[in-house]
Amino acid sequence: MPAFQCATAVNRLLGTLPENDLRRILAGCETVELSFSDMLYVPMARLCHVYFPTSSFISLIMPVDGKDSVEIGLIGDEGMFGVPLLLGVDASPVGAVVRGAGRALRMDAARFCRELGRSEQLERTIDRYAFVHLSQLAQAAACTRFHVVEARLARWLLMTQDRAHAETFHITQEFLALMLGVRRVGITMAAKSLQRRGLIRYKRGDITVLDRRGLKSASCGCYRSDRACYDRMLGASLPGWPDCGPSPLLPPLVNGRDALEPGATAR
Amino acid sequence: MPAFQCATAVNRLLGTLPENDLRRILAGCETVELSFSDMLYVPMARLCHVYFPTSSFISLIMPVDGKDSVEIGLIGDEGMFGVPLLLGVDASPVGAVVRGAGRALRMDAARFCRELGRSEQLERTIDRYAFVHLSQLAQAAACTRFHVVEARLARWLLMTQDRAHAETFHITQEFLALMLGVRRVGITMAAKSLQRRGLIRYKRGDITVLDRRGLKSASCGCYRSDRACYDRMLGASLPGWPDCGPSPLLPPLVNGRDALEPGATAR
DNA sequence: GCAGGCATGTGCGACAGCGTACAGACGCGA
DNA sequence: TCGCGTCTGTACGCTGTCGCACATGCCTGC
Repeated sequence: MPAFQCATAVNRLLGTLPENDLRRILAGCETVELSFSDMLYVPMARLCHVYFPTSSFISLIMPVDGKDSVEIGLIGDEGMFGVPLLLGVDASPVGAVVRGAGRALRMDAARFCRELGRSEQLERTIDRYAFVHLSQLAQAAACTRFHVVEARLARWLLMTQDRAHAETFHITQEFLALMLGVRRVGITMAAKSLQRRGLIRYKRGDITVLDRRGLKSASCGCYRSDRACYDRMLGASLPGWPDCGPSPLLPPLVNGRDALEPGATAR
Repeated sequence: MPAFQCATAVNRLLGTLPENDLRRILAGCETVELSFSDMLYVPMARLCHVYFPTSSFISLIMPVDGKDSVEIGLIGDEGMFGVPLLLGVDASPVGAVVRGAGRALRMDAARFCRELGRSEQLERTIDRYAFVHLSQLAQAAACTRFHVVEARLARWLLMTQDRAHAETFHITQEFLALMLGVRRVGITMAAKSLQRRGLIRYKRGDITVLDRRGLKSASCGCYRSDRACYDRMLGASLPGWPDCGPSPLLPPLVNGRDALEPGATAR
Protein backbone atom coordinates (compact mmCIF):
# COMPACT_ATOMS: atom_id res chain seq x y z
CA MET A 1 0.00 0.00 0.00
CA PRO A 2 1.49 3.39 -0.90
CA ALA A 3 2.43 5.66 1.97
CA PHE A 4 -0.28 8.20 1.41
CA GLN A 5 -2.99 5.61 1.74
CA CYS A 6 -1.70 4.56 5.12
CA ALA A 7 -1.74 8.13 6.29
CA THR A 8 -5.20 8.69 4.98
CA ALA A 9 -6.37 5.94 7.22
CA VAL A 10 -4.65 7.34 10.26
CA ASN A 11 -5.20 11.09 10.38
CA ARG A 12 -8.67 11.95 9.27
CA LEU A 13 -8.02 15.63 8.79
CA LEU A 14 -5.44 14.80 6.15
CA GLY A 15 -7.73 12.10 4.87
CA THR A 16 -10.03 14.78 3.46
CA LEU A 17 -7.37 16.00 1.04
CA PRO A 18 -7.18 15.17 -2.65
CA GLU A 19 -4.42 12.72 -3.53
CA ASN A 20 -2.10 15.33 -5.04
CA ASP A 21 -2.12 17.61 -2.04
CA LEU A 22 -1.91 14.73 0.36
CA ARG A 23 1.14 13.25 -1.31
CA ARG A 24 2.97 16.56 -1.18
CA ILE A 25 2.02 17.20 2.43
CA LEU A 26 3.08 13.75 3.55
CA ALA A 27 6.40 14.33 1.85
CA GLY A 28 6.86 17.31 4.17
CA CYS A 29 6.03 15.32 7.29
CA GLU A 30 8.10 13.01 9.39
CA THR A 31 6.61 10.32 11.57
CA VAL A 32 7.50 10.75 15.22
CA GLU A 33 7.00 8.42 18.14
CA LEU A 34 5.44 10.23 21.08
CA SER A 35 5.78 8.90 24.63
CA PHE A 36 3.31 9.33 27.43
CA SER A 37 3.63 12.73 29.20
CA ASP A 38 6.06 14.21 26.68
CA MET A 39 5.75 17.97 26.75
CA LEU A 40 5.32 18.84 23.09
CA TYR A 41 4.81 22.51 23.63
CA VAL A 42 5.33 24.97 26.47
CA PRO A 43 2.84 27.89 26.58
CA MET A 44 4.05 30.97 24.74
CA ALA A 45 7.14 29.26 23.41
CA ARG A 46 7.85 29.40 19.71
CA LEU A 47 5.60 27.05 17.76
CA CYS A 48 8.06 25.13 15.57
CA HIS A 49 5.98 22.20 14.44
CA VAL A 50 2.46 21.11 13.78
CA TYR A 51 1.41 17.60 14.73
CA PHE A 52 -1.15 15.35 13.11
CA PRO A 53 -1.62 12.50 15.59
CA THR A 54 -2.22 9.10 14.05
CA SER A 55 -2.19 6.56 16.86
CA SER A 56 -1.21 9.02 19.60
CA PHE A 57 -3.27 11.73 21.23
CA ILE A 58 -2.41 15.04 22.79
CA SER A 59 -3.87 17.13 25.56
CA LEU A 60 -4.10 20.92 25.52
CA ILE A 61 -3.42 22.35 28.95
CA MET A 62 -4.16 25.87 30.10
CA PRO A 63 -2.04 26.89 33.10
CA VAL A 64 -3.53 29.17 35.77
CA ASP A 65 -1.69 31.29 38.28
CA GLY A 66 1.39 29.15 37.96
CA LYS A 67 -0.05 26.36 40.06
CA ASP A 68 -3.31 24.98 38.72
CA SER A 69 -4.23 23.92 35.21
CA VAL A 70 -7.16 22.63 33.18
CA GLU A 71 -7.36 20.63 30.02
CA ILE A 72 -9.25 22.57 27.41
CA GLY A 73 -8.82 20.33 24.40
CA LEU A 74 -7.91 16.89 23.25
CA ILE A 75 -6.36 16.09 19.91
CA GLY A 76 -6.30 12.66 18.31
CA ASP A 77 -6.35 11.43 14.76
CA GLU A 78 -9.39 13.63 14.14
CA GLY A 79 -7.39 16.83 14.62
CA MET A 80 -4.09 18.61 14.70
CA PHE A 81 -1.94 20.65 17.02
CA GLY A 82 -0.83 24.05 15.78
CA VAL A 83 -4.02 25.93 14.91
CA PRO A 84 -2.57 29.39 15.70
CA LEU A 85 -0.26 29.07 12.70
CA LEU A 86 -3.33 29.31 10.54
CA LEU A 87 -3.75 32.79 11.98
CA GLY A 88 -0.16 33.69 11.28
CA VAL A 89 0.86 33.46 14.93
CA ASP A 90 3.66 31.11 15.94
CA ALA A 91 2.71 30.78 19.58
CA SER A 92 -0.14 29.60 21.75
CA PRO A 93 -1.26 30.27 25.32
CA VAL A 94 -1.95 26.60 25.92
CA GLY A 95 0.58 23.83 26.37
CA ALA A 96 0.54 20.40 24.74
CA VAL A 97 1.20 17.13 26.54
CA VAL A 98 1.14 13.62 25.13
CA ARG A 99 -1.63 11.72 26.80
CA GLY A 100 -1.68 8.63 24.64
CA ALA A 101 1.62 7.22 23.44
CA GLY A 102 1.87 6.48 19.74
CA ARG A 103 2.76 8.04 16.46
CA ALA A 104 2.10 11.38 14.88
CA LEU A 105 2.99 13.15 11.66
CA ARG A 106 5.04 16.23 12.31
CA MET A 107 5.66 19.11 9.96
CA ASP A 108 7.86 22.16 10.19
CA ALA A 109 5.77 25.25 11.00
CA ALA A 110 7.11 27.33 8.14
CA ARG A 111 6.45 24.56 5.67
CA PHE A 112 2.96 24.10 7.02
CA CYS A 113 2.25 27.78 6.38
CA ARG A 114 3.49 27.43 2.82
CA GLU A 115 1.34 24.36 2.28
CA LEU A 116 -1.68 26.29 3.50
CA GLY A 117 -1.09 28.68 0.65
CA ARG A 118 -0.70 25.91 -1.88
CA SER A 119 -3.65 23.69 -1.08
CA GLU A 120 -7.03 25.28 -0.96
CA GLN A 121 -8.53 22.11 0.41
CA LEU A 122 -6.00 21.98 3.23
CA GLU A 123 -6.77 25.53 4.19
CA ARG A 124 -10.48 24.84 4.06
CA THR A 125 -10.14 21.78 6.26
CA ILE A 126 -7.91 23.46 8.79
CA ASP A 127 -10.21 26.48 8.84
CA ARG A 128 -13.08 24.25 9.77
CA TYR A 129 -11.04 22.44 12.34
CA ALA A 130 -10.05 25.79 13.83
CA PHE A 131 -13.71 26.63 14.15
CA VAL A 132 -14.33 23.35 15.94
CA HIS A 133 -11.43 24.13 18.23
CA LEU A 134 -12.89 27.56 18.96
CA SER A 135 -16.25 26.03 19.78
CA GLN A 136 -14.66 23.49 22.06
CA LEU A 137 -12.92 26.23 23.97
CA ALA A 138 -16.21 28.00 24.52
CA GLN A 139 -17.78 24.73 25.59
CA ALA A 140 -14.92 24.05 27.98
CA ALA A 141 -15.36 27.43 29.61
CA ALA A 142 -19.00 26.70 30.29
CA CYS A 143 -18.38 23.08 31.28
CA THR A 144 -15.72 23.75 33.89
CA ARG A 145 -17.96 26.41 35.38
CA PHE A 146 -21.21 24.51 35.72
CA HIS A 147 -20.72 20.79 35.68
CA VAL A 148 -19.85 18.54 38.58
CA VAL A 149 -16.73 16.40 38.62
CA GLU A 150 -18.51 13.13 37.96
CA ALA A 151 -20.18 14.37 34.78
CA ARG A 152 -16.96 15.97 33.58
CA LEU A 153 -15.07 12.77 34.26
CA ALA A 154 -17.57 10.77 32.24
CA ARG A 155 -17.22 13.24 29.39
CA TRP A 156 -13.48 13.03 29.60
CA LEU A 157 -13.47 9.25 29.46
CA LEU A 158 -15.66 9.26 26.37
CA MET A 159 -13.47 11.83 24.63
CA THR A 160 -10.40 9.80 25.45
CA GLN A 161 -11.91 6.56 24.29
CA ASP A 162 -12.80 8.16 20.97
CA ARG A 163 -9.14 8.98 20.45
CA ALA A 164 -7.59 5.89 21.96
CA HIS A 165 -9.76 3.62 19.78
CA ALA A 166 -9.92 1.06 22.59
CA GLU A 167 -12.13 0.34 25.61
CA THR A 168 -9.13 0.24 27.89
CA PHE A 169 -6.50 2.89 28.43
CA HIS A 170 -4.09 3.85 31.15
CA ILE A 171 -4.40 6.95 33.28
CA THR A 172 -3.85 7.51 36.99
CA GLN A 173 -6.24 9.45 39.15
CA GLU A 174 -3.49 11.90 39.95
CA PHE A 175 -3.15 12.74 36.27
CA LEU A 176 -6.89 12.91 35.80
CA ALA A 177 -7.10 15.41 38.62
CA LEU A 178 -4.59 17.60 36.81
CA MET A 179 -6.64 17.42 33.62
CA LEU A 180 -9.94 18.33 35.21
CA GLY A 181 -8.37 20.83 37.57
CA VAL A 182 -9.69 19.18 40.73
CA ARG A 183 -8.27 17.31 43.72
CA ARG A 184 -7.14 13.76 43.28
CA VAL A 185 -9.65 12.74 45.94
CA GLY A 186 -12.40 14.28 43.86
CA ILE A 187 -11.52 11.89 41.06
CA THR A 188 -11.47 8.94 43.46
CA MET A 189 -15.03 9.70 44.48
CA ALA A 190 -16.33 10.29 40.97
CA ALA A 191 -14.61 7.22 39.58
CA LYS A 192 -15.92 5.06 42.39
CA SER A 193 -19.41 6.27 41.68
CA LEU A 194 -19.11 5.50 37.97
CA GLN A 195 -17.71 2.08 38.80
CA ARG A 196 -20.48 1.34 41.28
CA ARG A 197 -22.96 2.13 38.55
CA GLY A 198 -21.27 -0.41 36.30
CA LEU A 199 -20.19 2.09 33.69
CA ILE A 200 -16.44 1.64 34.03
CA ARG A 201 -13.92 -0.60 35.72
CA TYR A 202 -10.54 0.61 36.81
CA LYS A 203 -7.59 -0.69 38.66
CA ARG A 204 -4.39 1.18 39.33
CA GLY A 205 -4.69 3.39 36.33
CA ASP A 206 -6.16 0.91 33.87
CA ILE A 207 -9.57 2.16 32.96
CA THR A 208 -12.07 0.10 30.99
CA VAL A 209 -15.28 1.52 29.62
CA LEU A 210 -17.98 -1.08 30.20
CA ASP A 211 -21.09 0.80 29.19
CA ARG A 212 -20.59 3.54 26.66
CA ARG A 213 -24.24 4.41 26.48
CA GLY A 214 -24.55 4.68 30.23
CA LEU A 215 -21.44 6.79 30.39
CA LYS A 216 -22.93 9.14 27.87
CA SER A 217 -25.98 9.73 29.99
CA ALA A 218 -23.78 10.19 33.05
CA SER A 219 -21.74 12.81 31.24
CA CYS A 220 -22.72 16.42 30.74
CA GLY A 221 -24.15 17.49 27.41
CA CYS A 222 -20.79 18.96 26.45
CA TYR A 223 -19.62 15.66 25.02
CA ARG A 224 -22.46 15.55 22.56
CA SER A 225 -22.17 19.22 21.74
CA ASP A 226 -18.50 18.85 20.89
CA ARG A 227 -19.12 15.79 18.80
CA ALA A 228 -22.04 17.36 17.00
CA CYS A 229 -19.96 20.40 16.16
CA TYR A 230 -17.12 18.32 14.79
CA ASP A 231 -19.41 16.11 12.79
CA ARG A 232 -21.22 19.04 11.29
CA MET A 233 -18.04 20.75 10.25
CA LEU A 234 -15.93 17.83 9.17
CA GLY A 235 -18.30 15.04 8.27
CA ALA A 236 -20.03 12.60 10.54
CA SER A 237 -19.39 9.50 8.57
CA LEU A 238 -15.65 9.25 8.94
CA PRO A 239 -14.56 5.71 9.62
CA GLY A 240 -13.32 4.76 13.05
CA TRP A 241 -15.25 7.44 14.90
CA PRO A 242 -17.32 5.66 17.55
CA ASP A 243 -20.99 6.42 17.25
CA CYS A 244 -22.24 9.22 19.35
CA GLY A 245 -25.78 7.94 19.27
CA PRO A 246 -28.81 10.05 18.51
CA SER A 247 -28.18 13.56 19.72
CA PRO A 248 -30.18 16.78 19.72
CA LEU A 249 -28.47 17.83 16.53
CA LEU A 250 -28.94 21.35 15.42
CA PRO A 251 -30.03 21.94 11.87
CA PRO A 252 -27.23 22.21 9.33
CA LEU A 253 -25.66 25.62 9.13
CA VAL A 254 -27.12 26.59 5.80
CA ASN A 255 -30.58 26.33 7.26
CA GLY A 256 -29.85 28.36 10.35
CA ARG A 257 -32.38 31.03 10.98
CA ASP A 258 -31.45 34.67 10.83
CA ALA A 259 -30.33 36.57 13.85
CA LEU A 260 -32.82 38.90 15.39
CA GLU A 261 -31.61 42.42 15.26
CA PRO A 262 -34.13 44.58 17.03
CA GLY A 263 -33.30 48.20 17.34
CA ALA A 264 -30.41 48.02 14.90
CA THR A 265 -31.40 50.78 12.58
CA ALA A 266 -29.33 51.86 9.63
CA ARG A 267 -28.61 55.52 9.46
CA MET B 1 -13.13 65.71 8.69
CA PRO B 2 -13.65 62.98 6.09
CA ALA B 3 -15.65 59.95 7.17
CA PHE B 4 -12.78 57.53 7.20
CA GLN B 5 -10.86 59.62 9.69
CA CYS B 6 -13.74 59.57 12.11
CA ALA B 7 -13.97 55.83 11.86
CA THR B 8 -10.28 55.39 12.31
CA ALA B 9 -10.59 57.11 15.60
CA VAL B 10 -13.43 54.94 16.76
CA ASN B 11 -12.68 51.36 15.85
CA ARG B 12 -9.07 50.59 16.43
CA LEU B 13 -9.03 47.37 14.47
CA LEU B 14 -9.98 49.27 11.34
CA GLY B 15 -7.63 52.02 12.39
CA THR B 16 -4.70 49.76 11.53
CA LEU B 17 -5.63 49.69 7.85
CA PRO B 18 -4.00 51.74 5.09
CA GLU B 19 -6.16 54.57 3.84
CA ASN B 20 -7.13 52.87 0.60
CA ASP B 21 -8.41 49.72 2.20
CA LEU B 22 -10.08 51.62 4.97
CA ARG B 23 -11.97 53.86 2.60
CA ARG B 24 -13.31 50.89 0.65
CA ILE B 25 -14.25 48.99 3.79
CA LEU B 26 -16.06 51.94 5.30
CA ALA B 27 -17.98 52.30 2.07
CA GLY B 28 -19.27 48.77 2.70
CA CYS B 29 -20.33 49.50 6.25
CA GLU B 30 -23.39 51.14 7.65
CA THR B 31 -23.48 52.79 11.04
CA VAL B 32 -26.04 51.24 13.32
CA GLU B 33 -27.30 52.37 16.67
CA LEU B 34 -27.31 49.55 19.20
CA SER B 35 -29.51 49.63 22.28
CA PHE B 36 -28.79 48.05 25.60
CA SER B 37 -29.63 44.32 25.70
CA ASP B 38 -30.30 44.01 21.98
CA MET B 39 -29.70 40.42 20.92
CA LEU B 40 -27.40 40.81 17.93
CA TYR B 41 -26.90 37.15 17.39
CA VAL B 42 -28.55 33.93 18.55
CA PRO B 43 -26.20 30.92 18.93
CA MET B 44 -26.00 28.77 15.81
CA ALA B 45 -28.15 31.11 13.75
CA ARG B 46 -26.85 32.31 10.43
CA LEU B 47 -24.17 34.95 10.81
CA CYS B 48 -25.34 37.70 8.49
CA HIS B 49 -23.26 40.64 9.62
CA VAL B 50 -20.01 41.55 11.25
CA TYR B 51 -19.93 44.41 13.73
CA PHE B 52 -17.13 46.81 14.50
CA PRO B 53 -18.25 48.60 17.66
CA THR B 54 -17.29 52.23 17.89
CA SER B 55 -18.98 53.68 20.94
CA SER B 56 -20.96 50.54 21.82
CA PHE B 57 -19.77 47.26 23.23
CA ILE B 58 -20.99 43.72 22.92
CA SER B 59 -20.93 40.70 25.14
CA LEU B 60 -20.37 37.12 23.95
CA ILE B 61 -22.56 34.69 25.83
CA MET B 62 -22.19 30.94 25.94
CA PRO B 63 -25.43 29.18 26.89
CA VAL B 64 -25.30 26.00 29.00
CA ASP B 65 -27.95 23.34 29.34
CA GLY B 66 -30.63 25.76 28.25
CA LYS B 67 -30.72 27.53 31.60
CA ASP B 68 -27.37 28.93 32.65
CA SER B 69 -24.90 31.03 30.69
CA VAL B 70 -21.48 32.64 31.00
CA GLU B 71 -19.90 35.56 29.26
CA ILE B 72 -16.75 34.46 27.50
CA GLY B 73 -15.81 37.60 25.66
CA LEU B 74 -16.34 41.31 25.44
CA ILE B 75 -16.05 43.34 22.28
CA GLY B 76 -15.62 47.10 22.14
CA ASP B 77 -13.88 49.43 19.77
CA GLU B 78 -10.77 47.29 20.08
CA GLY B 79 -12.41 44.32 18.39
CA MET B 80 -15.11 42.94 16.15
CA PHE B 81 -17.94 40.46 16.21
CA GLY B 82 -17.93 37.80 13.53
CA VAL B 83 -14.58 36.02 13.82
CA PRO B 84 -15.89 32.66 12.54
CA LEU B 85 -16.39 34.19 9.09
CA LEU B 86 -12.64 34.40 8.87
CA LEU B 87 -12.68 30.61 9.04
CA GLY B 88 -15.31 30.35 6.36
CA VAL B 89 -18.06 29.44 8.82
CA ASP B 90 -21.17 31.58 8.99
CA ALA B 91 -22.24 30.56 12.48
CA SER B 92 -21.02 30.66 16.03
CA PRO B 93 -21.82 28.72 19.20
CA VAL B 94 -21.89 31.89 21.26
CA GLY B 95 -24.55 34.57 21.27
CA ALA B 96 -24.00 38.32 21.16
CA VAL B 97 -25.79 40.84 23.35
CA VAL B 98 -25.36 44.60 23.44
CA ARG B 99 -24.01 45.56 26.81
CA GLY B 100 -23.17 49.15 26.18
CA ALA B 101 -25.51 51.21 24.02
CA GLY B 102 -23.92 53.16 21.21
CA ARG B 103 -22.86 52.89 17.61
CA ALA B 104 -21.17 50.24 15.58
CA LEU B 105 -20.14 49.78 11.99
CA ARG B 106 -21.94 46.86 10.42
CA MET B 107 -21.01 45.01 7.27
CA ASP B 108 -22.71 42.29 5.32
CA ALA B 109 -21.05 38.92 5.99
CA ALA B 110 -20.55 38.08 2.32
CA ARG B 111 -19.01 41.43 1.64
CA PHE B 112 -16.74 41.07 4.63
CA CYS B 113 -15.45 37.78 3.24
CA ARG B 114 -14.75 39.42 -0.09
CA GLU B 115 -12.93 42.27 1.60
CA LEU B 116 -10.78 39.77 3.46
CA GLY B 117 -9.59 38.54 0.10
CA ARG B 118 -8.91 42.02 -1.18
CA SER B 119 -7.01 43.56 1.70
CA GLU B 120 -4.02 41.70 2.97
CA GLN B 121 -3.72 44.07 5.89
CA LEU B 122 -7.33 43.48 6.87
CA GLU B 123 -6.83 39.75 6.85
CA ARG B 124 -3.65 40.08 8.86
CA THR B 125 -5.34 42.25 11.45
CA ILE B 126 -8.40 40.02 11.76
CA ASP B 127 -6.15 36.95 11.96
CA ARG B 128 -4.38 38.46 14.89
CA TYR B 129 -7.60 39.48 16.51
CA ALA B 130 -8.90 35.95 16.07
CA PHE B 131 -5.85 34.69 17.90
CA VAL B 132 -6.54 37.10 20.74
CA HIS B 133 -10.10 35.88 20.81
CA LEU B 134 -8.89 32.28 20.98
CA SER B 135 -6.58 33.11 23.85
CA GLN B 136 -9.35 34.87 25.70
CA LEU B 137 -11.55 31.83 25.41
CA ALA B 138 -8.84 29.66 26.93
CA GLN B 139 -8.35 32.22 29.67
CA ALA B 140 -12.08 32.32 30.35
CA ALA B 141 -12.20 28.55 30.73
CA ALA B 142 -9.50 28.67 33.36
CA CYS B 143 -10.89 31.78 35.05
CA THR B 144 -14.42 30.52 35.51
CA ARG B 145 -13.01 27.32 36.95
CA PHE B 146 -10.58 28.67 39.52
CA HIS B 147 -11.34 32.22 40.49
CA VAL B 148 -13.78 33.43 43.10
CA VAL B 149 -16.68 35.71 42.27
CA GLU B 150 -15.14 38.82 43.77
CA ALA B 151 -11.97 38.58 41.68
CA ARG B 152 -13.96 37.80 38.55
CA LEU B 153 -16.24 40.75 39.20
CA ALA B 154 -13.25 43.06 39.56
CA ARG B 155 -11.86 41.75 36.28
CA TRP B 156 -15.18 42.23 34.62
CA LEU B 157 -15.48 45.82 35.78
CA LEU B 158 -12.04 46.64 34.44
CA MET B 159 -12.78 45.05 31.09
CA THR B 160 -16.02 46.97 30.86
CA GLN B 161 -14.44 50.25 31.79
CA ASP B 162 -11.85 49.79 29.08
CA ARG B 163 -14.62 49.54 26.54
CA ALA B 164 -17.02 52.08 27.99
CA HIS B 165 -14.27 54.70 28.14
CA ALA B 166 -15.80 56.14 31.31
CA GLU B 167 -15.52 55.58 35.05
CA THR B 168 -19.26 55.19 35.37
CA PHE B 169 -21.53 52.78 33.58
CA HIS B 170 -24.88 51.18 34.18
CA ILE B 171 -25.41 47.52 34.96
CA THR B 172 -27.73 45.80 37.41
CA GLN B 173 -26.61 43.03 39.71
CA GLU B 174 -29.12 40.73 38.10
CA PHE B 175 -27.45 41.22 34.73
CA LEU B 176 -24.00 40.87 36.21
CA ALA B 177 -25.01 37.55 37.72
CA LEU B 178 -26.01 36.35 34.28
CA MET B 179 -22.66 37.42 32.85
CA LEU B 180 -20.55 35.71 35.47
CA GLY B 181 -22.84 32.71 35.69
CA VAL B 182 -23.48 33.06 39.42
CA ARG B 183 -26.40 33.92 41.71
CA ARG B 184 -27.49 37.50 41.95
CA VAL B 185 -26.83 37.35 45.68
CA GLY B 186 -23.26 36.35 44.95
CA ILE B 187 -22.82 39.60 43.08
CA THR B 188 -24.38 41.55 45.95
CA MET B 189 -21.77 40.16 48.31
CA ALA B 190 -18.81 40.66 45.99
CA ALA B 191 -19.88 44.18 45.05
CA LYS B 192 -20.41 45.12 48.68
CA SER B 193 -16.95 43.91 49.48
CA LEU B 194 -15.38 45.92 46.66
CA GLN B 195 -17.31 48.97 47.75
CA ARG B 196 -16.29 48.56 51.37
CA ARG B 197 -12.69 48.50 50.22
CA GLY B 198 -13.24 51.80 48.44
CA LEU B 199 -12.59 50.44 44.97
CA ILE B 200 -16.01 51.11 43.48
CA ARG B 201 -19.23 52.87 44.29
CA TYR B 202 -22.55 51.68 43.04
CA LYS B 203 -26.15 52.56 43.42
CA ARG B 204 -29.04 50.88 41.68
CA GLY B 205 -27.03 49.82 38.70
CA ASP B 206 -24.78 52.83 38.37
CA ILE B 207 -21.27 51.64 38.96
CA THR B 208 -18.33 54.00 39.37
CA VAL B 209 -14.76 52.82 39.45
CA LEU B 210 -13.01 54.79 42.17
CA ASP B 211 -9.66 53.08 42.32
CA ARG B 212 -8.52 51.43 39.13
CA ARG B 213 -5.22 50.33 40.54
CA GLY B 214 -6.84 48.78 43.58
CA LEU B 215 -9.39 47.05 41.41
CA LYS B 216 -6.60 45.56 39.39
CA SER B 217 -5.02 44.00 42.40
CA ALA B 218 -8.41 42.74 43.56
CA SER B 219 -9.00 41.08 40.19
CA CYS B 220 -7.56 37.79 39.07
CA GLY B 221 -4.53 37.76 36.81
CA CYS B 222 -6.77 37.06 33.84
CA TYR B 223 -7.36 40.74 33.22
CA ARG B 224 -3.68 41.40 32.75
CA SER B 225 -3.17 38.28 30.72
CA ASP B 226 -5.90 39.26 28.31
CA ARG B 227 -4.59 42.77 28.00
CA ALA B 228 -1.03 41.62 27.53
CA CYS B 229 -2.10 39.26 24.78
CA TYR B 230 -4.03 41.94 22.95
CA ASP B 231 -1.26 44.47 23.27
CA ARG B 232 1.34 42.07 22.00
CA MET B 233 -0.72 41.12 19.00
CA LEU B 234 -2.24 44.42 18.05
CA GLY B 235 -0.02 47.09 19.48
CA ALA B 236 0.06 48.46 22.98
CA SER B 237 0.21 52.10 22.14
CA LEU B 238 -3.20 52.57 20.61
CA PRO B 239 -4.83 55.75 21.78
CA GLY B 240 -7.73 55.59 24.19
CA TRP B 241 -6.77 52.29 25.77
CA PRO B 242 -6.49 52.88 29.51
CA ASP B 243 -3.13 51.92 30.90
CA CYS B 244 -2.85 48.45 32.25
CA GLY B 245 0.10 49.35 34.41
CA PRO B 246 3.29 47.33 34.67
CA SER B 247 2.46 43.72 34.09
CA PRO B 248 4.45 40.50 33.96
CA LEU B 249 4.68 40.82 30.21
CA LEU B 250 5.99 37.86 28.36
CA PRO B 251 8.77 38.46 25.87
CA PRO B 252 7.67 39.32 22.35
CA LEU B 253 6.78 36.32 20.27
CA VAL B 254 9.82 36.40 18.06
CA ASN B 255 11.99 35.83 21.09
CA GLY B 256 9.98 32.91 22.41
CA ARG B 257 12.07 29.93 23.27
CA ASP B 258 11.77 26.66 21.45
CA ALA B 259 9.44 23.95 22.59
CA LEU B 260 11.01 21.05 24.35
CA GLU B 261 10.37 17.87 22.50
CA PRO B 262 11.86 15.05 24.53
CA GLY B 263 11.37 11.61 23.16
CA ALA B 264 10.11 12.82 19.81
CA THR B 265 12.40 10.92 17.52
CA ALA B 266 12.18 11.05 13.78
CA ARG B 267 12.05 7.71 12.07
C1' DG C 1 -47.93 61.49 48.16
C1' DC C 2 -48.91 56.97 47.40
C1' DA C 3 -48.74 52.50 44.84
C1' DG C 4 -46.23 49.40 42.49
C1' DG C 5 -42.19 47.82 40.48
C1' DC C 6 -37.53 47.20 40.45
C1' DA C 7 -33.02 46.88 42.69
C1' DT C 8 -30.61 45.54 46.63
C1' DG C 9 -29.74 43.27 51.13
C1' DT C 10 -30.23 39.40 54.61
C1' DG C 11 -30.83 34.82 56.41
C1' DC C 12 -30.58 29.86 56.38
C1' DG C 13 -29.76 25.14 55.23
C1' DA C 14 -27.49 22.33 51.81
C1' DC C 15 -23.66 20.73 49.21
C1' DA C 16 -19.64 20.35 46.07
C1' DG C 17 -15.13 20.80 46.30
C1' DC C 18 -10.74 22.15 48.92
C1' DG C 19 -6.53 21.08 51.79
C1' DT C 20 -4.55 17.96 54.48
C1' DA C 21 -3.37 13.77 56.65
C1' DC C 22 -3.05 9.09 56.90
C1' DA C 23 -4.04 4.22 56.03
C1' DG C 24 -4.47 0.32 53.07
C1' DA C 25 -3.53 -2.11 48.55
C1' DC C 26 -0.78 -3.44 44.95
C1' DG C 27 3.37 -4.38 42.19
C1' DC C 28 8.11 -4.53 41.20
C1' DG C 29 12.81 -5.21 42.10
C1' DA C 30 16.56 -6.37 45.32
C1' DT D 1 10.31 -12.57 50.64
C1' DC D 2 10.81 -8.20 51.99
C1' DG D 3 10.88 -3.33 51.25
C1' DC D 4 9.65 0.57 48.97
C1' DG D 5 7.28 3.37 45.81
C1' DT D 6 3.03 4.13 43.62
C1' DC D 7 -1.79 4.20 43.43
C1' DT D 8 -6.16 4.31 45.76
C1' DG D 9 -9.49 4.92 49.66
C1' DT D 10 -11.15 7.25 53.98
C1' DA D 11 -11.72 11.01 57.15
C1' DC D 12 -12.31 15.82 58.89
C1' DG D 13 -13.07 20.62 59.08
C1' DC D 14 -13.55 24.58 56.07
C1' DT D 15 -14.94 27.72 52.36
C1' DG D 16 -17.45 29.33 48.37
C1' DT D 17 -21.46 28.95 46.14
C1' DC D 18 -26.24 27.39 45.63
C1' DG D 19 -31.39 27.73 46.08
C1' DC D 20 -34.84 29.77 48.18
C1' DA D 21 -37.56 33.06 50.79
C1' DC D 22 -38.33 37.38 52.37
C1' DA D 23 -37.29 42.17 53.92
C1' DT D 24 -35.85 46.73 52.79
C1' DG D 25 -34.87 50.70 50.00
C1' DC D 26 -35.43 53.66 46.06
C1' DC D 27 -37.55 55.59 41.84
C1' DT D 28 -41.36 56.72 38.85
C1' DG D 29 -45.83 57.67 37.36
C1' DC D 30 -50.41 58.39 38.41
